[in-house]
Amino acid sequence: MVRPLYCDKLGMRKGSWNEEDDAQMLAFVTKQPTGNWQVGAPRKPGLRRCGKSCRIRKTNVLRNDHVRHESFTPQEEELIIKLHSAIGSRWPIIAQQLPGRTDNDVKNYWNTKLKKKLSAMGIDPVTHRPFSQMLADYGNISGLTRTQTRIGSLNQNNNNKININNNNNTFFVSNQEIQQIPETFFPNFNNSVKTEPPEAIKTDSLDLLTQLQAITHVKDPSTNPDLSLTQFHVSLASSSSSSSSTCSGTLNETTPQQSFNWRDFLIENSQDVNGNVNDEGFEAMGGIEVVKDDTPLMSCVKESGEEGSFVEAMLDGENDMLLDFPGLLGEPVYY
DNA sequence: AAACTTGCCAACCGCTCCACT
DNA sequence: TAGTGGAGCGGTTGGCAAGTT
Repeated sequence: MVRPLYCDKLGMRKGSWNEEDDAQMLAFVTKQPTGNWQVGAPRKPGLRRCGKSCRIRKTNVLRNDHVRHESFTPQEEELIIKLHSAIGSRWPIIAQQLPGRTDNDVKNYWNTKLKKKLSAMGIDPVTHRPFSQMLADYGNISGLTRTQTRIGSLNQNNNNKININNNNNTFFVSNQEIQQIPETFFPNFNNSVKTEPPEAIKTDSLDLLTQLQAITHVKDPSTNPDLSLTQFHVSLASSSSSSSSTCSGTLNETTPQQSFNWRDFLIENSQDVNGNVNDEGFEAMGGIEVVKDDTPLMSCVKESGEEGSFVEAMLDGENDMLLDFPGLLGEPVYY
């Protein structure tokens, strides 16, 4: 079935609106009791805009409460990031929390500024997780198919280690950077973007109640301490001369587990099927340290040895992926 | 001063959902 | 119950203005 192009029927006009268009639209086009937009060439020849175009114009630009055209405030930025972290790109819901802003406003601001800002901070704007952890995730995913050979490879060839924590390395994620950049951008940020939303609201199919809970929490974390997004920091170990290759330290057992997904991640990914500690992921990261209120709760550093560059590690990772999926090496397939 | 780049934002496109028949 | 069409949404595009070279 071939769908008609957007407003491409009956000679409908497209493109920018002028004041005359707005005046005609507001004068002759209203939302009918049925909910439909009664507009179009047969009803108002002078205007020649389709109903959908009118609806978008009215909801995005001519809304009665759409009066704010000044820049987003740091508080608004923070709220958008937190809500996006909690409920994803549900712009209408996010915009409801920002009086005077439309979903299009928020979406545009996110796409043009906030995504770049988060990326510059070393945070993936889609998952709100540090790129460094995503690298570790990749290492774990890649290792699922042939963990033993991967570990062996890593142990035999130190160049395969991703060297993130070396102070001489230019890779953007360092202990200093990841701790300081959020405060540089958002003085009141309290590091929430370093953590994941609680499991209770981290789901692909959030119902309305859950979304409201997420919004309520994000706007006022004190109302629900059990759902805190901001209790922990996860920082990269800064020492490149550490000699331990096993995880050590003490986890605060009084902390609600629900509030700390990083810990779940670290624990889950440090054990093999038999429950034994497997520090491969941490080695790949170059070491991880979990800190709360400047108190180390858990640290994990890698063995000393020859350091490789981040680019080399990425290339080695690509080689690993090609070994896992040999089909990628073949000739292109045309259908 | 002209060409080029960048950022902003309104508008468009295509999809899913849902109400209605 | 299936078909139809409008509403709503997320992602993307394109035009314009400001800034830079």
